[in-house]
Amino acid sequence: MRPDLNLRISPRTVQQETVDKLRLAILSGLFQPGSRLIESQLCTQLGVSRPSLREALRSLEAERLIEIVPNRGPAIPALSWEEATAIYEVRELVEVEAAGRCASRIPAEQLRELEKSLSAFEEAASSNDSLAQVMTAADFYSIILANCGNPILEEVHRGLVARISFFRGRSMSLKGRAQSSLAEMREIYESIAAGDEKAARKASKRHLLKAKAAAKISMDSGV
Amino acid sequence: MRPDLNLRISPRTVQQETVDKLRLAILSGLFQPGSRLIESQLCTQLGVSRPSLREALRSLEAERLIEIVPNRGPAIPALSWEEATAIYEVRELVEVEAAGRCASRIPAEQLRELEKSLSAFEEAASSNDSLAQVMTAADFYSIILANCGNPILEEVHRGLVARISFFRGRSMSLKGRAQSSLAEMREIYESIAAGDEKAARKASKRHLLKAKAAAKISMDSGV
DNA sequence: GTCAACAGGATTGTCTGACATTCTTGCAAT
DNA sequence: ATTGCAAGAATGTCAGACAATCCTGTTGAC
Repeated sequence: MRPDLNLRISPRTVQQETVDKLRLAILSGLFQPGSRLIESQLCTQLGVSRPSLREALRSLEAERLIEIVPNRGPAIPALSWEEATAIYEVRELVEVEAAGRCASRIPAEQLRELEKSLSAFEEAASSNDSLAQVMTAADFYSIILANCGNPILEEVHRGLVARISFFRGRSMSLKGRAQSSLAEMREIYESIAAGDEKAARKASKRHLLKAKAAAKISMDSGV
Repeated sequence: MRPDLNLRISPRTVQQETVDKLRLAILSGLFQPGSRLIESQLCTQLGVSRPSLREALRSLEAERLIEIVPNRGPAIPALSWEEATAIYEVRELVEVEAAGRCASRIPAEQLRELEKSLSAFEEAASSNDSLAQVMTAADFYSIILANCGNPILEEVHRGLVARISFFRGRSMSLKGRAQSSLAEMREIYESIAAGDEKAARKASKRHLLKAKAAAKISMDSGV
């Protein structure tokens, strides 16, 4: 009897791919906030039928990446600064906790991954590619959240970050923001590497406060 | 120019009602964990077509109230104790924060509502109606979360609590649990009424730890 | 008797097409 | 310029269909 390797590769359905494509499109800022999404257009663009598309839209609605108003259809929500602030606050709560937990339990091999992702961000930070900056920074957090020992914390964090992804690109392109971000992230990394839970929390908190401030500035100046 | 009264009463669609009915059915424990949901059955029971039902299911899937495995369809997830623990931990993080914030900002009128809901729980606690106990206790938390000044915190909390609703009924029916729960909740109330943020956090934390312990006991003994 | 292959039924994934309801927009009339 | 209306566009919902996949009970082989 061969060991029951639970390798049942769950077949990717059209549904999942549709959701993924749409999510990616939204997160990468393809649609303007407030703009409406037309079902028939999306159907032809994505090559799926309307029922399938609507299933995908419901998933994204539950993730709060789109809003569906009855009889008006799906649209990209325009985040107010108040909502964004509320999200940043909860994100701080979650991320600080995760950083602290991570400091006392990350395995050595994952720590190396964290260092790598920090290097990747360093490289991106010295360029002007703000998309690369956002992506590599997201990698950095992901590793921390993945090693905090609590998958729910990770899940909640992912949901929150997705909803403010719109700001992140803008704030990262503020002059000097990437460099100071790098310094803050390095602090977080050093604390985690040292296994210093308290320091990790502090560093994480500092970083979040600055990121929030940068987001506010970029919002006030832009649009 | 008259003030823009945003009174557009959004019409309730069949979709929303379907989701609500299903969610209620799940939360009230109508389905056994692990049991599968048959689309065609649900369609006839709810009186909706399959495309509509599937939209509703996607919403619930995103809320993690059901799982949809490709080619196997929707099912009620069977929560492992590890997952439940993870959820309780994040819930503690969120609820403690909310209680603390609430203590320093709840308006007098809402405080009275909180007191009322505490009385309601007191009455339920002295009965043997564990459903009423769970419901009134949920009211109590809801008021706290609604007055913590951060709607996102409230949203996250609701999502977490929904996922462990299965345990709550069971643990509340443990002998003596309702009464000690009452004492803990009264402590929380007193702290909030006194505007003592620190005490509110502590009381909330104590309550959560005990609730978690009760859930564990009921899980080990039950099933 | 136990285990493996198989056939049939059940269920899901997805599509097409349709129609009533509701929103939007442009035009006409005052 | 504002109001009212009508045509068009878009959504909400349904019915029905069919292939792909899963589950189950039966048959057959050892």
